[in-house]
Amino acid sequence: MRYWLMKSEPDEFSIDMLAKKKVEAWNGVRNYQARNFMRDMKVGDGVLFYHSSCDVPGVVGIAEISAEAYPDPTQFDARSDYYDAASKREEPRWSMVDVTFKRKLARTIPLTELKDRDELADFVLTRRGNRLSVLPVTKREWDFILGLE
DNA sequence: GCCAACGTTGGC
DNA sequence: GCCAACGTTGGC
Repeated sequence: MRYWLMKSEPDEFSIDMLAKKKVEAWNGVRNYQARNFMRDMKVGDGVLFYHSSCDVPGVVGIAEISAEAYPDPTQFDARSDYYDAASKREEPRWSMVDVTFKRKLARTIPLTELKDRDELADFVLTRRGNRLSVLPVTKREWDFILGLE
């Protein structure tokens, strides 16, 4: 079992929306590195749900992978913001996974707090200049972050 | 709203 | 294959 962190802007899709919907198809990822991480995901993998571009960016909940990578249909939809004219149906360029709600954290664990911790010095999220929306988390980091709750 | 840090695009 | 220009992400 592996662990991941997935970012979402709460104005677009928040942890409360996931709590209500239970399952969300994680479409719209258009970054190769993030896509490749999604292709590595297995059913049951843990996900830290992260709110970005908001008042208090940080980890807000836990989810798990409930469907492994399959083609993201929005890449073929000319009316979608995520349309990619260069992607072929025989060889889809973009993938998505299904994410299922587990629980909301008792409090938001803010990015500022994660940055302060020596234990997270190598954490991909807090490395300089990182903009990945999907990224790996080690078990050590997972346990440590949830220990801050 | 600003801007640093990236990734992508396209001319050459 | 290089690299300048451009677009995007996301914290502040």
